[in-house]
Formats: sequence, C-alpha cells, structure tokens
Amino acid sequence: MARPRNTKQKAAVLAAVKGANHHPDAKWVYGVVSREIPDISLGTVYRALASLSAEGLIKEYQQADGPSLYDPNTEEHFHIRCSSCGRIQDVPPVTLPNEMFEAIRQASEFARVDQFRLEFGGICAICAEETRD
Amino acid sequence: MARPRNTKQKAAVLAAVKGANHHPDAKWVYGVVSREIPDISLGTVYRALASLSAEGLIKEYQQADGPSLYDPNTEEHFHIRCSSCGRIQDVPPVTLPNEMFEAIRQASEFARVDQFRLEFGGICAICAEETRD
DNA sequence: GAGGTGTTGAGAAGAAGTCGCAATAACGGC
DNA sequence: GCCGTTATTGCGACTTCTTCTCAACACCTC
Repeated sequence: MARPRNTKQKAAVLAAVKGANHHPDAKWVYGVVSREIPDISLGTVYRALASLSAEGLIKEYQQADGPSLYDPNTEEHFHIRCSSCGRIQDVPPVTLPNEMFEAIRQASEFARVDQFRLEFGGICAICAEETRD
Repeated sequence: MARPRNTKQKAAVLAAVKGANHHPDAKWVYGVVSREIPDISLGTVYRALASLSAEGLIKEYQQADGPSLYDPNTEEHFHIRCSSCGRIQDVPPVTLPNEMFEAIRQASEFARVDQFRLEFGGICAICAEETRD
C-alpha cells in the first residue's frame, strides 16, 4: 500500500465535505469542488472520497436506495431518515443489550455476532409542520 | 390501480423465489426462470419481483452495497450477514425499547420516530471453522 | 531539480435497474 | 368458445451510480 499524496483535489474534496451542513453525495461534492477546480473530473471526486474515508477523515454512508453519502462527522453516530422528505440527520450512538446478541447468535447459529447496523426512521419537524392543516 | 393478472412468468418467478434456499437477487431468479421460459426477459423478472412484493407474496431486501435480494419468507424477521463470506441469514425479529425511540426523538428533534432498520453482522459457523487452524 | 510513482482527466465500461412501445395474452362478459 | 379490453411481455434503449483504463501530470524524497 503506497503512501497517499496530498493534492489540491483531495484537499478541496475534503473541504467540501467538511463544509457541508448535510450528508452530501459525490455529485454534490463534484458541483462544489468544480467551482474551485473547474476541470476536476467526477472520477477524481470518487477516488478522493474513497481515499479520504480510507484515511478516516470522512465516513462513507451507503444507502440502500440511493447514492453513497459522505459524512463529515467521523465520531461514532447513527442516522435517522425522514420517511417523508428523505432528510438524513445524525443521532447519538446507541448500544444493544448483550442478551440480544446472544439470542441472535443462538438463533442464527453464527459463531460470532458482534456487529449491527441500525438506522431510525420517522417524520422530521419540518414535514410534520407542513402536513398539519 | 388495475387488478394484476396471473401470468406464467409471474408464477415462475414466485416459484423460483419460494424454492430458493437463500436470498436470491434478480439475476439469479432470471437464471432459474430462464430454464423454464427461455425467452423471458430480465425486465419482466424485475417487474414480477416488484409486483410480487407489492402483493406481499415475497419481500424485497435492499442491500446497501449490492443488488436487492428477494426473500421468500414474508414473516417479520431480520437478517444477519457474515462479514467474511457475505452469507445472509434470517433471524427472529427483535424490538427496541421505547426509551430508545424517545431518546432519539429528543436528540434529533424529529416529530416522530417510529421506524428502524436493523441488521446484524458476525462470522458464520462455516467461516469460523475454515479460519480456525 | 531530477526521478519514481501516486494521481489526475477524460471517457469508456460496468452494474443495477427502469422505461417506452408494439405485440401478446388474461380474463370478464356474452 | 369467442371478443374486446387492457394488463403484461419482450426487447432494447436509457438512466444512475460507480469503477476502470491509460497516457499525461505533479507530489515528494533525495
């Protein structure tokens, strides 16, 4: 594994993600970075995003039904999605009781059960306000 | 919404999914059904799978990092994935405590938090056996 | 500042799925 | 059983998201 280099493209991609007040996808990052580096290519944005998440500077969040999103927040956390508008927001991490893992291990006959992926869903305040009439 | 018709294509797709001993994707179903109906098209398989899951006869399971899988088991259940071989297996459903939803609601300032998506990860028995030396 | 080699830009290619449309075939009525 | 309506099919083109190829470029070390 070679030592990654610091290029202005990667720096600009990192700045764009860190400066986002939401969870941007590659296209959005491309749009932002293009203003600064007009001839950057989308492929480079994808490579920079992959490289930055490999370095732990950002986090990739693979959606089940849409493009990967990139998260400036590298602290451990979870997400909640508004089922009405699709907005995604960070929430603090939660833990599951050990008995739950043990129950799943027994039911599945897996040798080890030590990971989980959890995301919440609901209605955000804005959508709740809008649909109230 | 029109009344769906029963076609041999849809029946064959349903039979293929129900007969699978795993969680097949559209391509696998296409491969199986093709042996019976050689000139079925992949588009038809996709449409049949969508229609069957809308009717509740099968369940679509959207993966974050791969094609949608289709689940013959329509009972409520969750999944566990082996992080080594990718095998996906059903596990019984679990519930999360109300306090967790309430905590997430407060932290997120969402109007409502009433859904979650949870999947487990670990090492299946077969992979555990293989890597033990 | 020269050299080695990560990186880039551009576009092609790949993976997964959807769409438009003419032809076909279910199914309810007669 | 035949008809007509219209849902469904097959086919290919298209969309979206992402990765790959490859020659040219530009970091970084010495």
